[in-house]
Amino acid sequence: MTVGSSQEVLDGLNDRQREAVSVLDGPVLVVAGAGSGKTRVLTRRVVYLLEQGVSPSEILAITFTNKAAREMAERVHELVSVEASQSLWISTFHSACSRILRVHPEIGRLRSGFTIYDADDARRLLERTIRTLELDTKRFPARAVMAKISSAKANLRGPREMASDAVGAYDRLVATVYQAYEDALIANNAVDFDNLVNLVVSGLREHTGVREYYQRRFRYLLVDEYQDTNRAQNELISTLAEPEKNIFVVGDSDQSIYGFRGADLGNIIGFSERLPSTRTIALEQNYRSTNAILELANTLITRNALRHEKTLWSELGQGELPLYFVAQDDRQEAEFVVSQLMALLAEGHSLRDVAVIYRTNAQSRVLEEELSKGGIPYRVVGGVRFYDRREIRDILAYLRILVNPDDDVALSRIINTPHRGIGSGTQEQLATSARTRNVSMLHALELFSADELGLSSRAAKALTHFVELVAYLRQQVQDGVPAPVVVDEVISRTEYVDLINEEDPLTAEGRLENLAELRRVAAEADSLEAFLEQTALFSAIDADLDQSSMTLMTVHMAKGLEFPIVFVVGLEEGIFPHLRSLTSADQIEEERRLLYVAVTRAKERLMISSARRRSFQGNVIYNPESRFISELPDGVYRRLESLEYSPVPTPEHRQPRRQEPAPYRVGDRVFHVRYGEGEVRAIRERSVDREVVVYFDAAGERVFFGSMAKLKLV
DNA sequence: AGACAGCCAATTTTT
DNA sequence: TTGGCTGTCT
Repeated sequence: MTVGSSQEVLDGLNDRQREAVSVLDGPVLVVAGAGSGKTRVLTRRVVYLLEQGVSPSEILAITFTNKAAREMAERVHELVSVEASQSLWISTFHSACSRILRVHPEIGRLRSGFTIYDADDARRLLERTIRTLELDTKRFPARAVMAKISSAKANLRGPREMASDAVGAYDRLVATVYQAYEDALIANNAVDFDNLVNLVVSGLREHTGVREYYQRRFRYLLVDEYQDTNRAQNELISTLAEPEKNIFVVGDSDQSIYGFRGADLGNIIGFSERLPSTRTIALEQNYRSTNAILELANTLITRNALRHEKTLWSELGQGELPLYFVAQDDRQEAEFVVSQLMALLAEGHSLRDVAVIYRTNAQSRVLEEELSKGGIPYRVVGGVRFYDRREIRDILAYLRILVNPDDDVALSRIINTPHRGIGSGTQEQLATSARTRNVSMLHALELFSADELGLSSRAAKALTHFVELVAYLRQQVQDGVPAPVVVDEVISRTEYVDLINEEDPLTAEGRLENLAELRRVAAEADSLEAFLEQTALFSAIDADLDQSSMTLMTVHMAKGLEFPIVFVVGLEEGIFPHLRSLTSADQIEEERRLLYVAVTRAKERLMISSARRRSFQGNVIYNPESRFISELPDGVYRRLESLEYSPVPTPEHRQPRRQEPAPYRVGDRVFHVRYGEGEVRAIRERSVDREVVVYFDAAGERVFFGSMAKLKLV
């Protein structure tokens, strides 16, 4: 094996990290504070195990995100031979389970070629199930019912358990829906994300041979972000680790922010009690933030009862005291961000050093408006994801039906896309007939005549064309035509390009580019099946972080990232903590952890803010300051009362901007790179800067900050 | 089949 | 304020 000496593997690690890397056997819990180098520990440990003679095929390292898996794999690959890295399993829970189910689909009552449904597919299937049971979709909204089902699944409770737990008629009905939904998944030869894990858990329980095989195979388990595991996931790794208990988990109770999705803090908190021989190692040295930031974080989180006690410290100096600004309203809060930003830019910071973090997506709007005014480039993380785009989902649905003809969800998506005269009535009739015959919709069309299915002759004609199209495409796949070519075939045979062009010429170009991108991804896959697997499990395409723009995102999206400068906005009761979390102590603790995660993203400068008044769901609301602020002692932050007292900009920075006369007047014609030509409608002097209102010929009215707007007189 | 008004609900979302 | 869905009209 081409690995360095043990010496090298432990190089540059602190004592605790070194200990964590080199404990060989038995259960290990690494309590890894924010920024304490846990990824490093995890990768080094994999290498260390290999050096100690553990075979690469005996190691299973599990993460939650593809990104984390990829990072870990890349770092391991740098240190070990190609052969070794190829037989290592470094993957997400879902990929690992999918891999197991592809080999043993029968343990999950599946057949080969099964489809993985993402949240949207699953919701569609559930909604159809609810309608089939003739329940009112108002009283049983798919979203809410799915939340209940998903939470049951996270806790390994099946429909029967849900029914026996049910207190009222409503919950009993939900249990009925749950059962019907599970049946529908099997009928569609499909799994949702939850079932990827749960079917492996139940499959291993029921099939001793398969269980023992994987238990023997995976002698060393490593789990990242252990605090985010739910019961099902925990059961999976416990089962696999059962014989030898070489289970190494890394996590931080204070960063558990997915409780609402079923993550069970009890997994990490109770780990050493369940496995009494556990060696617990706490990583408290932080390599990211200054101590001023860590002190705020530390004091904040000590209020939580449910946690592993620890105190972060760093060698990065005291640093500047976090700043807290109380704005009059959400707009002024956004102005605060912009004005601080300008000062920071003047100090020589780059926009990519800066992130604005908020609790809910809706909060980005005002920020975006103010940033646009100032002509400040930004990107919002977590918008519509690549594989969520309609054109992408449509083409993928065509591909899915070729691999899994039982996939009614995919079929329903494309049967009338593009329009081919198969309306909702026809689809309804087809679905019903197929159901009574216990076959999928596509099979129904292939096996029975239009008469038998109760379809009109006009509908039958349109359907025949559709079935022929699918048959043609399927023949292509059987002939071994490569995935990107199949993609081309789908696009050309369906005249999808025309559909895009007709629908909205303005967005057509971008959507066509998306299809081209899809084709490129397909070209990299080994097979059509592999391509579909990848699209199902790897939903996001990495955003380009090196762009020179600042970042806006929710706390959840920010987890695992770091920025020199961080703004956390909206520190008000009802926003952060969120209104919906005010009811229970557990939820408040989770909100507090959210803020903890947010502030520990900051390396050098932390700015937090609240607004006395803000618009919220179309109304103006007045919220008291967040309890998380009130809980903090005065010493850990500096309170800023008004924008005028902005501490960072020196008078030289501020004065010229305010005194300089505006280079244009109301009525002048101006040019902007993005919006073209327009007329200046108003110039308003404001506290921080002046606002310039321009009415663009093409883009309508826009408001800019005078000092930042790149407007040229024409 | 498609367009449009009216109604309702509204965290967070690694896979 | 926004978006999604439903029902009605053309």
